[in-house]
This record gives sequence, structure tokens and C-alpha cells, in this order.
Amino acid sequence: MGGVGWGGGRGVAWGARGGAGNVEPVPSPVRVRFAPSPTGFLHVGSGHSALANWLFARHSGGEFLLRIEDTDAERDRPELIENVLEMLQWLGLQWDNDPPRQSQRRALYEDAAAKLLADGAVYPCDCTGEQVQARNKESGGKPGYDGFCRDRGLEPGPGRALRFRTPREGRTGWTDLVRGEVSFANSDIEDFVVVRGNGAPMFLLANCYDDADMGITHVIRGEDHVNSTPKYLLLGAALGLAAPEAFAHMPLLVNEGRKKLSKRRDDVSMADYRDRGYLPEAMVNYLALLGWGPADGVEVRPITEIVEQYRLEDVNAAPAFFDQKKLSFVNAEKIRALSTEEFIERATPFLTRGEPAVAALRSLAVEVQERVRTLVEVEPMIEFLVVDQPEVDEASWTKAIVKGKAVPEMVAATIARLEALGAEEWTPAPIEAAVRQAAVDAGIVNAEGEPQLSKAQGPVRVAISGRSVGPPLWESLAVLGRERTIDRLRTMQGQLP
RNA sequence: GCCCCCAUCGUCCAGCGGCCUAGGACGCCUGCCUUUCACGCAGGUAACACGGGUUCGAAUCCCGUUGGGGGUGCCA
Repeated sequence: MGGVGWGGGRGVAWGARGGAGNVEPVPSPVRVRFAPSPTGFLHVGSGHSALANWLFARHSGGEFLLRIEDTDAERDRPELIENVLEMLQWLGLQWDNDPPRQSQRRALYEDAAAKLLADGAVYPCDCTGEQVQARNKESGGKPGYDGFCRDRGLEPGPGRALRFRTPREGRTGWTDLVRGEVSFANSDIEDFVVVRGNGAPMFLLANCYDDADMGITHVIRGEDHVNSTPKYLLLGAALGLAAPEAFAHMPLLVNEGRKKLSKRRDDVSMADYRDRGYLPEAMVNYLALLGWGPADGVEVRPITEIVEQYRLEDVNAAPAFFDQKKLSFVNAEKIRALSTEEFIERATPFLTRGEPAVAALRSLAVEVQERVRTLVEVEPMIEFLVVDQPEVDEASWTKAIVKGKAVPEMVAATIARLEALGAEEWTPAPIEAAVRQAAVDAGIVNAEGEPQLSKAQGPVRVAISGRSVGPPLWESLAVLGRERTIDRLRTMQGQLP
């Protein structure tokens, strides 16, 4: 396999590079990198790749480095770098370096390009895309560069790109931790552009150069990079750089249509998930489960255990569907695993109604905590405690009032029974007893004369909260208070059909 | 078109030649618990794409077919 002859980097520390005759191989610690380009907000797919790098590094006691690949001045939005870093931080994927920016290392790439030119590894090309396309169409419609300028002996200059002189024979391959041995026939690889006509170095050059410069031992990235890997390898060899020990091309995350997740169609913004009340530990745990599973089958678990168990060799190569339903499940599990105090703390940023809402949550935290799947679901559950009069939603009204049994009787009886309670009796147990009595008063009973609470409580719940579902009723009434409860029941009484 | 990769329940993962009448998780359905909802508990639903080999024996190995994905930029 492989006709590249570029395996010198295997197991060799990068510190040894450059020194003449310095061939003492030193076992290399693992060094991986996540190299986002700031052309968009961090999305779940990049998060998946970043996580794989981080897990691999932490598992093996190596380093997780960051590098900003901002070589495309046209598309880069520098302000997005902050978003990417913020999201990684949010996810808890702490990096171990001060991330270099490729836009500030251009001179290095230019030197490398000059060396390639001097060696004849690249050649100037002045073909436009249209010209190449036209020639391809004429000669049979094969896409890709046809090598037109390969032997024209053009001098480098403005407007002339530098193309890599790809070998016509042999194969280029590598060991992929996820996919096994992968290789491409060199003849299938076109003479790709290394430096643009405007002199700007391209992704492959900067990427390959920096990986070597940073001493990256394992390149872990998405499957969409598989095809560019032989180019990376060929380029690196031409530059005399040592190759990474191995690559790992992670499965792509796909949507219901089994297409690569896209910013346009799919919910992919990491920040959006955060803002919709997903916990970072849930996101990380779920992302780890895409393409991989722990040997013992325990899916929802602390990140430390995932770090222990995670192995790239166990990662599946097939694309994985990003299932929001399962993400929600994991999120709910993580929420329930929180201490009550922590739950309150982490839900607080999602409360838009200020201190009263926080106080309301505090009073019903235990009940709310086991009922929400995301943090944004918290406020609707306690909102009735902070508004003057709850808004009744259509579905609840229909369910509890329109279709309810003996509603007017129940409301009236509840008011009467509740009013009979003394102020010191306004606690869950006496309230329950009172409502039970009210149900009996209203005739909402079963064959044995027992109150049918599931039916009886509907109107009461809607009256005080506007909704037919919510935290347990007795506790809710207790927190709402005697006055407000009776007041809302009276209001409802006036609105009954 | 060409190149590369992939192929077990709807979804995610387990299975790496016999322990598989294929296991777990999500989802969905049923029941129990129960003051709604949720939790919890007990069940159920549902898959080895197809065809050839190899082998005493294949979900597991090989080949082909089909299907899916990715790439095919002077983007990264």
C-alpha cells in the first residue's frame, strides 16, 4: 500500500525535526488539533469532530490544540472566532494552546510555496475556471484540472496560481483509525491549487504545513476531508514534512434525509441548543454516542467515564443521524441528575421574569425538575405564580372545561371548601383534603363514592395556572396562596360557559 | 460520470466464525403506579439489503449487485 515513501514521522517527536543528523526517535505523545475556519457559527457537526479530538487527547494523556484556519479573506468573519471558542468552552472542551491564526502565518506558507516552486513540485498556471471547463467539455466532460499548464514553463506572477504536480503513477494512502487502510491512485488526483493567483496560500498548504509545525500526531476530522487527504500527504512529502502517525475520519452527521447536516436546512447551531436549554454535558454525551457506543452499554454517564472508554478504533464509519429526540432524552436525564440547588442555578438564566420567577421556581423546584426536558420548559411551569392572571390556552380549556364533568359544581364546591380553610391550614395536605371533599360535593365520584381526582382537578388546575398539565396541584395551590387561588377560581366561575 | 467510504430494529449503538430463536438505548404502543403531567416499573413493536462463495458452521470472512453518503472549487 502507498507509494509515497513518507512514513518518517511515525512515532517520532517533532522536536527532532530540522536538526541535521538528528535521527534519534523519541516516542511522541499524542497531539491533536481542532482547526475550525471562522466562516460560520460552531455547529453540531464541528462539535462532533472537536469532541473526538478532545476525547482522544484526554484518553491518551495527550494535547488538544486549536488552530484558526482563516486563510480565506473573502469568507472569514473574524468575529465568529469568539463564538467558536465560546462554544468549545461551553462544551467543556478545554484546549491546551494559544490558538494560532493562519492569517498571521502567511509568510511561512509563502516560504514553503517558494521551496515547492524551486523544487519543481508546483508550477504556475493561468487557466481560468471557464477555460478548464470548456476544455473538459470538449474532451469528454471529465471534471477537474486537466494539467494544461503542467509543461508550459510559465513564470510565476500575478494572476497565476501555483498547482501541485501530482505524480501520474503509484498510490497514496494512509492508516485511518476509523476506516482502516485507505488509498487513492495518484492518477485520479488532479493538479490541485496550492497558492491562489492573488498569492494567497490555500487550505491544503496551510493545513498540512501547520500540522507538521504543531507536531500533530493524529489528524481527526470529518469524512468530508477524506478526498483531500492524499493531496495533503503528497504535499507534505514534497515539503519534506513528516506525516502524522494516523488519521481518523469521523462519520458525518446527517439529517432525516440522510444528507450531511446543513446550516440552511437543519438545526445545527451549537449556540441555539445552548439557548434552547440544553445542558453542555448532555450535548457532549449525546455527541459522543454518535458513531460510538460504550462497551458496557451505559449510554448516559459522566464525561470522565466516556474519556476512559472512548477509542477511535471503535468509531463507526457510517453516517449517523442527529436525533433531537434522543438528545432531549439525554438532556432530561442530565437535568434530573442535578442537585436541586444546581438545577435552580442553571435554570435561572432562562427565566425572563426576574426575581419573582426565581423565587417561584425555588418554591417548586423539585417538582419542576423532574418534569422538564430542557431548561426553557421551566418558566412555563412556574409562570402562573408570577403573573396577575394566567392565560388559558385553547387546548386546556377544551379539555378541562368544555369536556369536563360537573365543572360549575366543582368550581363552586372548591371555592367553598377552600374558603373554609384557615390561614394556617394552607398547606398541601389540608388543601388536598378540601379538594377531595369538593369533588364529592360536586358529585365527581366513582361507584364506591370515592372522589375522581383526575377529573375533578382539571378545572381547578386550569383556573389557577391556565394549563391542564403542570406541577402537582396541592403544592401549586399552597405556593400560590389562599387569596390568589380563590380569586382565580372566582374569575373562572364568571367565565364558565 | 469518476474517485473514496458505508450497509444489523424507524433512529443510535452491541455483535468481530459457533454463546444469536440477534442484545441495549431512544422513539412508538400496552399495562401498572398515580392528583394532571413527568418519573419509575412490567411488557410489546421492530433489523442482519440482495446474490454468490469460503467453512462442519456466517450478521460476522471474500466477491459481486443494489442502495446510501461524501468528494469532485484559485472554499475549508
